[in-house]
Amino acid sequence: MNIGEAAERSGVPAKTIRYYESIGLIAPAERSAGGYRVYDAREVETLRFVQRARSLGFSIEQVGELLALWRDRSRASADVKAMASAQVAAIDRKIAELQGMRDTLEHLMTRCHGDARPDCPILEDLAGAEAAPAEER
Amino acid sequence: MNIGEAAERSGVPAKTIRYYESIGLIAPAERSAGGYRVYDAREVETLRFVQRARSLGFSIEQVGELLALWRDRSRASADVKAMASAQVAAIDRKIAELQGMRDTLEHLMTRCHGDARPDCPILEDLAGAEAAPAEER
DNA sequence: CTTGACCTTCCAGTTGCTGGAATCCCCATA
DNA sequence: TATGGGGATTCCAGCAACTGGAAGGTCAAG
Repeated sequence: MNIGEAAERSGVPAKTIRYYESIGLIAPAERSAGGYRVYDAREVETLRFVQRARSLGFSIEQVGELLALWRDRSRASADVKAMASAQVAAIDRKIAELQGMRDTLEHLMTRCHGDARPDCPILEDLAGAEAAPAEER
Repeated sequence: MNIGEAAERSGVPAKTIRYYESIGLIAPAERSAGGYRVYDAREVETLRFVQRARSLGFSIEQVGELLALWRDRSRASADVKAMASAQVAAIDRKIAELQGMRDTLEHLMTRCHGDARPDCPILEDLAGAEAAPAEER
């Protein structure tokens, strides 16, 4: 099958498949006489693996590691689990960060009238609040 | 004051200040005889505003809008509140997405021994599952 | 044979910086 | 006055992970 069909079946856009190939995440595809990339079911499965791992937030590099583990029949499942666990921790950190932003914004919003008047504690706080661990001078 | 001090006082790195100037987020700074950028307290305040808004997850473009509202003494506080509200919604969407990833990963992890054996449902699921969100099969 | 869908490569742009090179300015000390 | 060091300047490159678009080649149908 051509790249278009592989894209459709795997859920990875054709452009992205070429990109993955160009950076070495996946092996270069076979080519037809006319120079078209040709894929089979196994490669579609790999692409689906990649797409799923990406959708779980793994970086390209991590996906590369997961692919290597996947292909290594002698890998220890603990290695995979460790990666998953680290990824959960990373996601948790991101969630916590976003939660912090969210809470701050909500707090600012409660103090803003939100009407036609110009007074706006949100802007005042953005301007006045300390940015970072700034020293007094 | 020079850019270094402005950076320290605002919490925005000197390089980032130049970058913000180059993309037009902030106005070009005055220059000294020797060509150095010169800042005063008002500009540091602006930088602090930017840095705080960025830390709340607003994009550069949104920060530009917030700056415009900040400088517009006749703005309606409702406009600001609407931006904040939209930002909260955007953050909520991201949190939900991350939560989904997290839950899926956790689920996969519970089914993996995590020992020296190669059997690993995590990899199997990554390969076999449909690209879309994780139905039971 | 032509049309149009699909494929190819390559370059550029996205977001928000950050690192580094080469050069210049400023101030203080020997 | 030379010099040394710590700023500052510009510009170029690159990070992640694609995505869009141009210019052109291929293929199957009509």
